[in-house]
Amino acid sequence: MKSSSVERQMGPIDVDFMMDRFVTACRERGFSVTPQRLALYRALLGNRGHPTPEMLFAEVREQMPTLSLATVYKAIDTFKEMDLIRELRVPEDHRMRLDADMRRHHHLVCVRCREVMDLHLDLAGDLSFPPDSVSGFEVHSFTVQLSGVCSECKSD
Amino acid sequence: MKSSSVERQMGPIDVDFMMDRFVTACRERGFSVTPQRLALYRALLGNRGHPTPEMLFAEVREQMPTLSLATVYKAIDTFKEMDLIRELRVPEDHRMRLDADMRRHHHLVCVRCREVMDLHLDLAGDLSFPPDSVSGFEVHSFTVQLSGVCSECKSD
DNA sequence: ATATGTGCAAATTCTTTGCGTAGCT
DNA sequence: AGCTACGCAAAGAATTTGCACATAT
Repeated sequence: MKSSSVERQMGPIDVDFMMDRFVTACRERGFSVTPQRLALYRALLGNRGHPTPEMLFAEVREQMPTLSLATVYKAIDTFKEMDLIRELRVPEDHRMRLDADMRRHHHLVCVRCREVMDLHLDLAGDLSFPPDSVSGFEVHSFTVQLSGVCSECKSD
Repeated sequence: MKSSSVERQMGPIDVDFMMDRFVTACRERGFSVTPQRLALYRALLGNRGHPTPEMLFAEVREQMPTLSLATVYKAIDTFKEMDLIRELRVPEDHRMRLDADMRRHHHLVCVRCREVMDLHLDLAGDLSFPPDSVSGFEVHSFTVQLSGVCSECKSD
């Protein structure tokens, strides 16, 4: 499996540390720590791509054959509510995509293969949006979505 | 109807001029100029929001009661192929949204009411992505998606 | 023991497709 | 006339929901 992450001065996520935080966060907010949720969240952390629910389901199901797709969708809702993951939508493909990397980063979307890659460059780090700059809109976060052709597709 | 466009030093689109260009573009590329397409494209130009296909359908259907939703989807495909509109997806709402403003601009998405507003500030004008800065990815275009709370929802 | 979560299957919602007829060029 | 587009209805894909049983706290 190819890596779909373009990294610059940004290390990988420490999975064990994050799993501990996950368990703590669940306990604090009254969510049960189930094997399904553990496996799903761990898979999301490990997967540096941006899997669809279906892909996540397929991956985790290998070690947990009784897992159901509905559980995946429900776990996703829980994770979003806990602010552990973000949902992603790109114009090129209407399926939900998941991103467990909560650090600010941007997305490269290949218009040919529709793959979504991370861009951890801090190019936009200095873009700030003072509340009044956008007529009363209170900006919580932002992402830059870049469209183009990835290196793999270019060489085809 | 409230305007959902945050304008800065950017005028509105000249609808008549754009309609002329539309007809020309259709002729040049061998697409028929039908009343449906004319009405749909005109509605998209006039609508400064970011309607879903369903909303566009409802709007145009008032003057054209025989219009069908399938025609709307097919026209959308045609318009995209002609590079006259862009499709938009935001994490807050999985429906397709349409944007007939092809000038570079950005999007404010209210996490409460899910409305998408235009931001015509050139904040990111100086963000340049030299081809090699993103390891072989060839950047065609980009948009900044801002999440937050709009002024209307803030006052509730 | 009780509340919460899981798995299954059915239901929704959004979008696409096939096909016969109508309209544009 | 010939090709393209339209409208209808049916199909398909993605996501959500309801409910009975199982599991976590």
